[in-house]
Amino acid sequence: MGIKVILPSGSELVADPGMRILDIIPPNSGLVAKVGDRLIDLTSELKPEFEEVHVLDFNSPEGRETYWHTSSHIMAQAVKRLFPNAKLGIGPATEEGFFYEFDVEGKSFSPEDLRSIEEEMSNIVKEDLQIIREELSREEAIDLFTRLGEDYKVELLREMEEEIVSIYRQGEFVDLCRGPHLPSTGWVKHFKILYASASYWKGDERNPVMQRVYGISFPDKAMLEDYLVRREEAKKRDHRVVGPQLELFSMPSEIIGPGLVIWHPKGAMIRRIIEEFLVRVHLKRGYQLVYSPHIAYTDLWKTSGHISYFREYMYVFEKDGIEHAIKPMNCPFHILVYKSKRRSYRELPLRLFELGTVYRFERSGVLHGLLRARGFTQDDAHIFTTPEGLEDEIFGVLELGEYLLRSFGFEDFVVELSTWDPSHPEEYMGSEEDWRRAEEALRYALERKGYDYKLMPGEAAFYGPKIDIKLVDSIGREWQASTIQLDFNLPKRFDVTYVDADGSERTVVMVHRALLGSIERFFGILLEHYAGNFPIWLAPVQVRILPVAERHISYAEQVYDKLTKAGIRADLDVARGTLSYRIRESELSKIPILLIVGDREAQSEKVAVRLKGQGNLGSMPLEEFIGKFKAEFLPPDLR
RNA sequence: GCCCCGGUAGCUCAGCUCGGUUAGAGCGCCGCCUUGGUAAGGCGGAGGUCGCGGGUUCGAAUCCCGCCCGGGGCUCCA
Repeated sequence: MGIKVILPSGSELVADPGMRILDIIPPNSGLVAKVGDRLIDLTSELKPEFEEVHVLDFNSPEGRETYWHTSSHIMAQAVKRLFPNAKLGIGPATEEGFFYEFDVEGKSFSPEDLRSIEEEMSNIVKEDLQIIREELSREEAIDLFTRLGEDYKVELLREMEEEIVSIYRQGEFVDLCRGPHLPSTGWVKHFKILYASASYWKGDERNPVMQRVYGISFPDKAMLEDYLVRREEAKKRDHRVVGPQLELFSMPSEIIGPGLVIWHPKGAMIRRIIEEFLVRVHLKRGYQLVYSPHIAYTDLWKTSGHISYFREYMYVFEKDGIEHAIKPMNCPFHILVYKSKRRSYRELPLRLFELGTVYRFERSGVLHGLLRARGFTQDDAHIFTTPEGLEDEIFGVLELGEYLLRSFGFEDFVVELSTWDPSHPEEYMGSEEDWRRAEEALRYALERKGYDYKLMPGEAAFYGPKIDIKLVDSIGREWQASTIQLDFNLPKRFDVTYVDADGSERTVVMVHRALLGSIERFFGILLEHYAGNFPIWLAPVQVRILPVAERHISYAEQVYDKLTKAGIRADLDVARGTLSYRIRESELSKIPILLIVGDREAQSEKVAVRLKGQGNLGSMPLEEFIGKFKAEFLPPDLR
């Protein structure tokens, strides 16, 4: 009775038990095999109980993981050869690549160290060492790793519950590892060590510091080069570099403090356009605009309960003997708007929107340009609804969120639904019934919207379940954008109620939602997404007029006036230096449209149009030009 | 916050290992010449508390200590 072996190509083989998978599949046709949910080495033998074996290659997540995992072992082996005293920590595959961490007794790896590690890895690959799996009892393994002086491995073993564990050997190197792995070290073809950094054993800052070395590997040289190019591309787009270069913003942290942003005129213009767009769209969707102060008595956040676990993130100070705090969030104020009078069910849902600037004293190590700042502005809204209205509200929020993100040019999203962990109800606010109904409402809304979503059990906040939406940018990176959170906590703490149709007083259901998240952060993402080439409706200068020579300035001024009257953001070049030079300068400042005017244009009331990235479109009458781009000059909701 | 690395002109960087004239370069900026037709015309000039404070030394950008700020991680998160 043969066992079916399915190759990545889809073709099938039939083989007898006892044979090694590696020996029956064509060379280079896969990296690892899967039986049911279990991954096994290609060097494993087919067992009679196997029904189907799927062979997976680098195109599958499991194939890549195996490839990278073996790469990390090769790196660890290289490090052990060069630094015999290094103690092994853990060395997994990551989403993109792999790392291995080592305790090297306070040493850190220099760039030269990394180069020699990379060279030694090449040697190990050339040696093409067989990678052999062995199983042994936990006690034997503890014995083995104690003898090897691998204290961290021993610690891991002591924490494990399994009585039988596996180790993998390649040459002189041995590692505690579940596997699976590639058949031999020669299978790893093209790799690169990327960087080294410090981390803590098990990520806990009370534990010893480990040196983590990160790397990447691919079966194909072109893939490695591609990856490195993409990495370079991401680096080139770094908003912390591009932003100041384009005079959008700066963060002079040594003068004003870390994590704070100064918006320069061009950045402020873009931000204003984004904010005005947001306000218009929210008003159209039944939100009402509110404002709230930046400071309030700290007691407000005692009532909300934030202070107890948020205090270290808050800026707190004393005036007149009373403790004040700068707001880290807007919700209490919106609740106070709600509570300013008794509310009837007829008024619900009530949707309050604010571009609320908040300050959070984030730990210095997490700050990262606009993407993680200490002062930032949320496109924040709180929706107060009846339980019955919840699903429709969530659906509406999802629709609005998608509309907004698409308007900014994002097409792909990753949706996550975070629910509670029903085995620990005591860790959550609200009854089991509350949670069940709420999670159901979120799920129905997601399904009605037609979203595929990832269920994240146990990822909910203590006060309610949530939906997170991540956007995917133009170079394939995911960014957390929208978050939609239910809150069972605040309505109780602030006693937020409404009078229902039957005259009874009921607790309101409250939804926090931020769709772009933080304007600063979103701006940073947009900047990297477009690499500074904002679409015309967002560009701070939409059109620059370039007179060929000084004698064309007066005609250029006429053009400028007409554009400005048409509501187009234009600027006028002063005609100093060569035209080529000025075109280059304008291109580098990412102005989407250049209008070049010389003798030919001035005589015929035309403009020569040059589009960023597309070059010269030739001359056309000014009116024709304005008509042609009419829609693109405007925000999506005004077209 | 913790670990490692770093901070020299507006920007990118050299000089620092091994202390020793007026600390350099390119880009940008300013001026003059050039009056230009689709990504860099020529010449000249200005511009620096070498992150801040202290120490060692006859002498510190350079060596030592503290602090501030940044980068990469850990953790966290909009």
